[in-house]
Amino acid sequence: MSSIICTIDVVLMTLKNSVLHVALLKRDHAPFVGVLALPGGYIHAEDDVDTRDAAERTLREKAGIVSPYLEQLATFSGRARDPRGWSLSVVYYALVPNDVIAAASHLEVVLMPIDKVRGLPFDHQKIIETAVRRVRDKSAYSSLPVYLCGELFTLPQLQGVYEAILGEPINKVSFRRKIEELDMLEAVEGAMETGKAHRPAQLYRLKPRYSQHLSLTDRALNAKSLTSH
Amino acid sequence: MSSIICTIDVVLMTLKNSVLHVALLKRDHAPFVGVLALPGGYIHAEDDVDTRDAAERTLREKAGIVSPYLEQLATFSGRARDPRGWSLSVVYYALVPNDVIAAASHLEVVLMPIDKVRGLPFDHQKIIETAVRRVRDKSAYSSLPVYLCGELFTLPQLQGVYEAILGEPINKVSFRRKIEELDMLEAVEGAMETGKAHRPAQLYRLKPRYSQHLSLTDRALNAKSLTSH
DNA sequence: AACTATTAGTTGCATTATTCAACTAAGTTG
DNA sequence: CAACTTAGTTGAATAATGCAACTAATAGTT
Repeated sequence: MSSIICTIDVVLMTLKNSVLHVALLKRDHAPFVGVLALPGGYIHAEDDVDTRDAAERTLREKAGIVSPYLEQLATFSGRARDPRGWSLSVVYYALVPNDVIAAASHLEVVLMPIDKVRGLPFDHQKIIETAVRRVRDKSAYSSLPVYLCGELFTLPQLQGVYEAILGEPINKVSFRRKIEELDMLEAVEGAMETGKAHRPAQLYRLKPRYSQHLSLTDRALNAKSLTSH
Repeated sequence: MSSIICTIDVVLMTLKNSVLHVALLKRDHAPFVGVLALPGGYIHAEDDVDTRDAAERTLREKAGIVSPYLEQLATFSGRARDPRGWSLSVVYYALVPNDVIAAASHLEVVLMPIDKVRGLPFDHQKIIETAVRRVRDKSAYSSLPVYLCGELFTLPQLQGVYEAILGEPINKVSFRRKIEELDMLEAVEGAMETGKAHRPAQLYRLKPRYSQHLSLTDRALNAKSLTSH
C-alpha cells in the first residue's frame, strides 16, 4: 500500500556579501551520489517526533547547525520528482547568520548564491525558488530578516539586510519607523559598534520572546512589488 | 522502512449566513468510524499524480465538488496524531460558494460554523484553526474571498464577504479603492441585481485570468490586526 | 403621479501615513 | 582641531486612507 518515499529537505539560507545564499551538500546516497543538493533525507519514524524534528536532526547531522529560525515551507510530491518512484518531501526553510555556517562547517557545506543555482537533482531548483519567494514576501512585512543577523547588530546593518533581500533601497526614516512598530528589538545598554571612523551606531538584539517567532505589520515596508500569484 | 501513513485532508470552507463554515463528513473507515472529520484519505500512489491531485480526487469523490480555489495549507505529521502510528497528512484548503456545496450535496456533507467545531478526531481541530487563520490573513491583502461568491456578485455583496471573514466593518470607499487596485473584476455589461426595493447594484465577475490565481496588494485592507505569530 | 424608504455609488475634505531633504551628533584620521 | 564619514533626528511635502454628506435608482405606498 504505502510505497511512498517520505523525505524531508531543508533550504538553509544565509546572507554573504549582501547576497542570499543557499547551503548545498554533496549527496552521499543514491540516486545522484556526489551531486550537490539540498540537505535532506528519509523521515525516521522511529526517532523523529514529527517532520520538524526530522528537519532539525538533518540540519544538525548534515550541517552541524541549530537554526534560530525554522519554518515549514511546503510539501513537494509526485510520481515524477524522484527516479525511485512516487515520493513526497516535506520541506523546511531556515535562516542563519553567515558566521554560524562558517563556524559549524566541519562538513562540506557549499554556499551558492541563489541566482547561480543550477543543475540540482530532483525538483530542488523549484523548491529553492519557492523558498526564496517566501523569504522575500515575508520580509516585506515581518521581522524575518533579523535571523540573518548575528546576536547583536546595528540598525544600519539590519537595514542593509532588508535591502539585500528585498532588492531595493529603503528609506531610512520609514525603515526605522517600521522597526519601532514591530517592537521586537531592544537596545543593548551602552553597547556601541566600534572601529569605524564615524559616529558609532547603537547595538540591538532581538527581544527574547521573539526567538523563533515573527513580529508582523499589516503594511509592507515597500510599495513596489504588486505580484500576481 | 517506510511505515509512514501518508494521507491528504481537505479543509473545505464556505460562507453561510455570513459565517465561515467548514465541511465535515462521517468517516467510513476505522479509526473513528462514523465520527465527523475532514474529508481525506490515503494518497493513491498508483492513481494520483501528486498530492494536489489526491486532494482534488478526494473533493470529487467525497463531496462531489470541483473547487475553483485549492491551495496547499501545510503538512501535519508525527507519532501522536493517528492511533495507527506515525502518520503524515498533506492538507489543502478550498473555498467554494455555499450553493456549490448545496447543489453537490447528494452526499452527507455537514457544514459546521468554524466557532462550533469541537470533538474532531486526529488533529483536525488544529488543522482547521490553521486554515481559518490562513484564510483571514490572506483575505486582508488579496482577492481570496471572491471564491466564496458565486459567478456573479455585486460590490456590496463582496464587501459583506470580506467583512464576514475579517470580522469587522470596512469603509465603503476604501474597499472599492482596494478592489479597483486589485484589478481582478470586470463589470458585466448592463447586468444589474434585481428584485430589491432600492437602487440596483452592478454585477461583476472575476476576470478569467484570475481563476485559481490571487491578486495581491502590499497594503492590507484594514489597519487593525497587528498579530504576533 | 407624487412621495417615502432604502441601498448604490460618488465627491470633497479631514486625518493619518509615508517619503524626502536637510539637519545635528559623534566617532576616527591626518 | 579640522576634515570626513556615517548615525540618528526633525520638519515640511506628498500620498494614502477614512468620514460624512451628497446624488442616483429602484420598489412600495398614498
